[in-house]
Amino acid sequence: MLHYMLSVTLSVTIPLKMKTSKRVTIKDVAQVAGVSTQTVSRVLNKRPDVSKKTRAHVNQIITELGYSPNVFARNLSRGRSNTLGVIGYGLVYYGSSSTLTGIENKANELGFSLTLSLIDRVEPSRVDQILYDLLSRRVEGIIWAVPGDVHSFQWLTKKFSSTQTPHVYINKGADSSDFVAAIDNRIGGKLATEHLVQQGYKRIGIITGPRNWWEADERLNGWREVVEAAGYSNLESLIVEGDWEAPSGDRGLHTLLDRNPDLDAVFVSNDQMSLGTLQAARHLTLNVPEELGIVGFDDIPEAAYFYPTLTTVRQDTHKLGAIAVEKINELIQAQQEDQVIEPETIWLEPHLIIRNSSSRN
Amino acid sequence: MLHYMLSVTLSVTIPLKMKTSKRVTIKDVAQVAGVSTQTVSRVLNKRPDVSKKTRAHVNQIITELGYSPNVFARNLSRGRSNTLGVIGYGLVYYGSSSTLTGIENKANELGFSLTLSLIDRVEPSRVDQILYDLLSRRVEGIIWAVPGDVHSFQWLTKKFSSTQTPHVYINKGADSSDFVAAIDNRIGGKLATEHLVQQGYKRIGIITGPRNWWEADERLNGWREVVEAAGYSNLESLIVEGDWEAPSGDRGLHTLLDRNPDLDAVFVSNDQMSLGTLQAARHLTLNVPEELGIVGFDDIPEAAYFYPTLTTVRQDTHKLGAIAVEKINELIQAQQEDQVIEPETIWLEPHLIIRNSSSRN
DNA sequence: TGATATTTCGTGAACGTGCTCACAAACTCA
DNA sequence: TGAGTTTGTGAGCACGTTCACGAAATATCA
Repeated sequence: MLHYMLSVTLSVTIPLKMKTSKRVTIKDVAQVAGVSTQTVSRVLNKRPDVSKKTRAHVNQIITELGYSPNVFARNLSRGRSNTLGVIGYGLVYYGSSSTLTGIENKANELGFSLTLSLIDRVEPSRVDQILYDLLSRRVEGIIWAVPGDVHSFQWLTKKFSSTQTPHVYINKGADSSDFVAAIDNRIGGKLATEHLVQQGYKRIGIITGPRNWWEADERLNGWREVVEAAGYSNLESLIVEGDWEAPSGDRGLHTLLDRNPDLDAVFVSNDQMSLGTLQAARHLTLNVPEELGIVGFDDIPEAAYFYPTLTTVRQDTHKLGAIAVEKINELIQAQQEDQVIEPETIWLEPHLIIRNSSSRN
Repeated sequence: MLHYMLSVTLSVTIPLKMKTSKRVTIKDVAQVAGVSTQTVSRVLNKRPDVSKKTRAHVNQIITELGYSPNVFARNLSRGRSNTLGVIGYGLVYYGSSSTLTGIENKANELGFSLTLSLIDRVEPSRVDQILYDLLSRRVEGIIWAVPGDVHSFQWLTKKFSSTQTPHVYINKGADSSDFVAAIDNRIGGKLATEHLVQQGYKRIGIITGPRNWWEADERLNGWREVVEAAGYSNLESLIVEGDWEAPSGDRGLHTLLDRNPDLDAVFVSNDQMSLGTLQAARHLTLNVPEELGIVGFDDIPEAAYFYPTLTTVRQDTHKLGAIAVEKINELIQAQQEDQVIEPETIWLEPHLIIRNSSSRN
């Protein structure tokens, strides 16, 4: 079939030039089907003014020739790309990849394609390059899903606003001038810490994520609110910075105990680090939860199988991604109709999953 | 600056039509810079025949106007897309997402963009749709990174071969007619099981992944080789099928013990399930590793923090992705030069990471 | 200094592929 | 037969690239 098509193309266009013989174009289809390109176009775009018979015939020729319309030509003439740009942070963390999945699913549902760029840190030149690339691809919207440095956002905002492309941030602080979809990490930290207080733990430390991450900072704020209300003194001695990885949860517990011999609970800012903390507790022969209460954050699927099973804060990162895409879609629609939408921050509330690592009774 | 540009465009082209005023084209840049589009094009493509002075000037105008060339137009005229299509399986498993990261990194390094499509199962109509989409995007190569059903490959091969697009499979069985990059899962299973034998375990069971996954099947084959050589009888009673998730590792151990009261070790086909198996052992008050040896597969970062720490088989999935991209790149190059490369399967050998869950001494 | 060589830049046109528009022609069917 | 439906024609557009050619500017060297 393909062979047939090739010969047709050749005889009509450039009999001697082999190079261009490859691709099947709409003209080839039209010719073989014995109709005009206009009609083929109508069929491709599922427009009503084509009789069933010709439609079927054209469709058959299309599959026979293995034709697929060139998106470049299409986008060029249509003036839109149907593509969303996503700038994301690795796939190593459960939260990140789950958010990406949410984005992908929703984008797919709404008929958008995705261009994904991954970065491991917010470096201006790299971001510039990515942005340039995305704009070259005429993405209709951009989702910034890179967690991290709070301070970089200001700079970033400037970058973005020079673009007329709609954009949504995921998990950055509320901002009256931007669209943000975020998990309320402060509430999450509060839930975790309050739970520990309710369970009767008296001196609750925290192992944070990297302090320049917004998420980490907010979880810390949530913890701080609760322990301050509980009248804790010398708060700083109860705070240890981790790096999201298990080893830092291990080290973190040691540091905390050195500084606070009376420590009897820790809010660990993610589940991976909690795993490290659990191991440290075992090495120190500290019983969890009797002698040490632990609450994590994320609720990765494995958390229910830690030993002991881990009380943790569940966040719906999948939904977070979906919401960001929905918002982008709204923005694109609005832009086409020359409407203006007020910036807003959409908050998702996490909730507590209680398991064994924190229940004294 | 942008404002300035807009007025220029408007006055030159269509003073009344507001819609098209948006985009900056190469012509706008040329006009503002006072040079020809040809020169701008030369600057954009970093060609040598432009003086430093004009080059700098043009570049400045470009940034001032916030111009970025339309990739659609560019690809259309260049006849290539510089894009690779990746069909992948979710991001939930450590192996999958790590492979994807490897693909992204290498693609980026070689100057390719990525179009990523995720599927959760191999369903013909969905695959058709994705393939159609990828071909429409004129991807220059396709990487099939969906683990799973061995039987679907035959059908898939036919699909792919009707395309002239180079393609590489990740982790399917060797096949004399296709390009494959794969981890030698059989060797991995062998390593794990041999280790258990060496440690003196006498009756070693296996919890497999879904049996229709190639990886799962191969790991099973590796196990089988070893236990057959060791003269085991009634092999089937030692095999339990899991689903990669922790709960199935839990259930699996119970089933195995019911059928084999003398069971003293298990090769669990991934680390998540191992976690479940560890929990089951605790519930049964079976000491690991003294009474029950356990070896996992994957070496996820958390494995070193399980209790006890998990002996497991490490596979370099990141490298796997990189290799697939390199191969695709070769194929694309070859195709352009009308060369033919012989199909081959590239094997990566996993290796054993020994920790506490398996060492009796 | 003048002449030759080299570098730099412009012109105009055609191309790649599909879309849209305006209009006309050919059908259907009641 | 008139109204409606289906299809074709041709042109222009979206935007950057490439080609062939020539002109202008600059550099090099005797």
